[in-house]
Amino acid sequence: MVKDSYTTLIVTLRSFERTRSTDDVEVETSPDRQKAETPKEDPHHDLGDRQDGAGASPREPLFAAVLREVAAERERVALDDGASASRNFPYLPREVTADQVHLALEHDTNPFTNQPHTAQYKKILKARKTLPVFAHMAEFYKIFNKHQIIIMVGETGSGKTTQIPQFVAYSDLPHIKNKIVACTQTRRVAATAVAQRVADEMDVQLGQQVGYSIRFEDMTEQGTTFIKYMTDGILLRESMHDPELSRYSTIIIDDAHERTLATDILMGVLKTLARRRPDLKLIIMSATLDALKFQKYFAVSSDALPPLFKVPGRTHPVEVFYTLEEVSDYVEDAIRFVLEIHCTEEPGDILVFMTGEEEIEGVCHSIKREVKDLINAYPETVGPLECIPLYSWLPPQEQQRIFDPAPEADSPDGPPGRKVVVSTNIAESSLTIDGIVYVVDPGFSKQKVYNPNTRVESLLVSPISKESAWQRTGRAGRTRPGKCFRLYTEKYFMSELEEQTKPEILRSNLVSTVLMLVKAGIKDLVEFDYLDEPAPESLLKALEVLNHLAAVDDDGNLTTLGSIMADFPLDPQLSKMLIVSPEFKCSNEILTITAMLSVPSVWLRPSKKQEEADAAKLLFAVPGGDHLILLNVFNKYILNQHDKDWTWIHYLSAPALLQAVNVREQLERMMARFEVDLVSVQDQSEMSLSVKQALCCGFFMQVAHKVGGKRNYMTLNNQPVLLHPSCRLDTQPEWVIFNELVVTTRPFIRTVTGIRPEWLFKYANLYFDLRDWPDSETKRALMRVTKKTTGRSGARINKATRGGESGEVEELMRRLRTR
DNA sequence: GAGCACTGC
Repeated sequence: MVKDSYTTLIVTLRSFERTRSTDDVEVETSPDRQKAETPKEDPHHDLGDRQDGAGASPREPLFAAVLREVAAERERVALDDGASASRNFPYLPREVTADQVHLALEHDTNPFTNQPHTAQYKKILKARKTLPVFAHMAEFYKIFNKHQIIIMVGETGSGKTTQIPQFVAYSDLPHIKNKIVACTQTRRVAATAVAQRVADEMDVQLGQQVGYSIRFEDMTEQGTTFIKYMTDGILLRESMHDPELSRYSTIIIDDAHERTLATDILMGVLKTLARRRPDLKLIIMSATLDALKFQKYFAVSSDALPPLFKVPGRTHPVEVFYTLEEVSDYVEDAIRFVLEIHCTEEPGDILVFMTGEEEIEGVCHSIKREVKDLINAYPETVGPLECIPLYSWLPPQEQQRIFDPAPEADSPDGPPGRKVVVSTNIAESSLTIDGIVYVVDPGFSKQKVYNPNTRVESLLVSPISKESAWQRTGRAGRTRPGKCFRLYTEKYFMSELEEQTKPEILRSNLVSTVLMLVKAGIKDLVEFDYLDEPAPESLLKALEVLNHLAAVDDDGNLTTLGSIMADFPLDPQLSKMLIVSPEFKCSNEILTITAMLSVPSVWLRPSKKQEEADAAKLLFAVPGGDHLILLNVFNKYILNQHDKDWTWIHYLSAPALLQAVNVREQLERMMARFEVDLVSVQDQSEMSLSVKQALCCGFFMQVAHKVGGKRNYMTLNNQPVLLHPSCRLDTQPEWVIFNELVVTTRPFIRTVTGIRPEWLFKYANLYFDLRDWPDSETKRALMRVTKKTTGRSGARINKATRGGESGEVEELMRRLRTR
C-alpha cells in the first residue's frame, strides 16, 4: 500500500547536504578510535615511491629540521628587515605543498611536539586518508597559498571540520609564529567533540596544541595551543575586545550556512578586518551549494570572487518518495505510513518528524495501540514495534532511550522487531540516531517568529525549507541506503518550500546585537555590511530600547553604562537591572534572578506526572511573583546541593540549575571587575520590595495591567495577554512586569511579578512621558496613576535632559524609516 | 490552562 500511494519517480541522491557540525564528529570518527591500540607498525612503510617535493629521506627528523630552518629563516628575515629572499627553502609558511605535508604526516616524529608518533596516530591517519578532503589536499594548498579568502563547500562526511584546520596548521605553522588557527562551531558540543578528535589525530593532548574555548570552559594553553575550536559567540565577543583579532593567523568559519546570529555578525566583522589585515586568512566553510552568495559577499570586486574549494561528501544513497496528492491530515498519515513501513519494508528503524510534544505523544499513543491490533491479527508477519518520543525537555534518561536497540523478535523464528522514534526538529540536526533507515517527513516544524514592532515572539507551525527537507532525508542514509517518505507532493516541494530557513538575524530581537555593534565602534548600523540586512524596524526598535535603557545617548553614542552592559553576556534589560541593583541594596538577589532568567527553564513537567510537578512547584511559592520564586528555588537548591535526589523529587532540572550556578559565578566575577557591589537586604519584605524596584529599572517596557477578570492583562502596546498557566502569582496585581511574551495557543506573559506603577514613573520617567503616547486604555490607566500620586508627575520632568531632538539617533532613525 | 532548536569571558 505504501508503494501504491507513492511513486518512485525520484531518484537516488548523490549525497546529502550537511548542515550541522555534530555530524562531522560522528561521520569522521573512525571506529579505530574505540578499539584497543594494536601497535603493528610497518617499519618498512615505503615513501620512496612518493613524489615528495622536498626530496628528503623520511628517516631523518625532517620536519623538526624544517621548523628550525624556518625559525632561522625568520630570524634572517628579521635581521634583513624583511628583505630576505626565500633562499629556495621549500617549507616556508604558506608555501608548502601537499607532498611535503604527506611526508611530514608519514614521518616517525611529530613535528609539532618532537615526540615519536604513537601507533594510534598511524591507525587514525590511515582512516583520515580515506576522507574525501584528503584526496583534495594538493588543490587546497594551491588555493590557500595564493588567496586570502576561500569559500569551501564540503558535503556530509567530507571531513572538512577536522581536516581543514590541520591542513592550515601545516601551512601557517602557527606554533612558530605564536599564532592560532581558529575554527568556529555553532554548538558547544561540536567544539569540544571535534577538538578531542583532532587532538587524537594530531597525537597531542587536548588542551595543549589542540584546544577548545566555549563559555565557562577554556581548554587552551596560552603559547601552546595553535589549533582552537570555539563557538562563534566566543570569537564574536573576543572581536569586541580585540578588533584586530591579532592572535589569529587564519580564521575558519564552519557551518556558515547555518547562519546563526553570531556567525552572521562575525562574517561582517571579518570582512572588514581582512582589508586591514592582509596577513589574516579566512576560510568560510559551508555544507550547501549556495556558496555563490558567500563568494559575492566576500568579493573585493564583482569580477574578483574569492575562489571556491569544493569537496564531495560520503553518505549512503536515500530514495525519496512523494505523495501523489496533498495530504489533509499529516498526523494521521504519518501514523499510517509508520504502520505500512513496519508491515511491508525490510528491517531498519524509522524516524518520524512532528512539530511538538503534544503531537508526538499523540502519535506514539496511536501507533502503540494500532500495532497491538496488527500483531494480534497477523502474529506471523508483524513483529514488535517500540515507539519512542523525543523532544528537548524530556528528561535525559528518557532521551537516552532513542539509542536502545530495536526490540527482539518475540520468538526465534518470529518477525523481527523495529524501533520508531517520533521527534521534533531536534533529530534533524542536534541529535543523531544511528540505525535509521526510514524517515517520515510531514514537512512542518515549529519556528520562532519575531515581530520587532510589538516585540512579540511567537512559535508558529510553518513549512520547512528545502534545505531542512534534505537534512531530514539524509538522516535515513547514515548507516546504509535508506528511504524517505515525504508527506507532500513533489510539486509542492519544488514550488512552495523556501530554499533555506530564514537566517536568524532576520527573525530575532537585535537589542543585544546592536549594543555589541555599537560597543565595537560600528556607529553606522545601517551601513554595516550584513550578509542579509535585518529589517530596518528591528534595528530601529533595538536602538530605541537601548536609548530607553540609557545604554546609548540621543546621539547614538555608547554611554558609560552601556559600555559596561555590553560586556555582560546578557540581554541588555538584564544587565541594566543587574548593574543598578546595588542602588536598591539587593544585587545579591538580582544576580541570582538574572542567572535563573538566562538559563533554560528549571521546571520539569513530565506528561504523566503533571499534577505532582505542579504540586512540587507550589512548595516554592512565595508572595510577590515568579521572579521571587526563582530566587527561592535557587537558594533552596544551594542548601540541598549535597542531596542528589533533591532536584528529582522536586521536579527541577538539575542541569539547568547547575548552569544557573555557573552563570551566577561568571556574572559575579564580572561584577567584581566593574566594581558593582554585591549587597543584600536582610528583611524579607524589604528585600522583596527592593527586588521589584530593580526589576522595574530593566523591564519597564515589559509591563501589563489588569483588565477585567480571569488572568486577563493588557501590555503597554495595548496587546491583550493572559497570565501563562505556569505563573504562580498569589494575587492578581493591577500592574505586573513580565519576563517574556510568547504566542503559542494564545498570547501569554510568562514569569510575572507584581509592581507598583509609581515605580515606573520614578525609574523610567522619560519612557513614561505620557505626552508622547497616543491615546489608549493603557495610557488612561497610567494617567490615573499619576493623578493619584500628586506632586510626582514624573511625566513632566526632564524633557530637557534628553538633549537635542535632532541628534544623530534621530537622523539614524529617520534613515532607517525611509529605507 | 501550558513549550521548535541553538547560544554568550
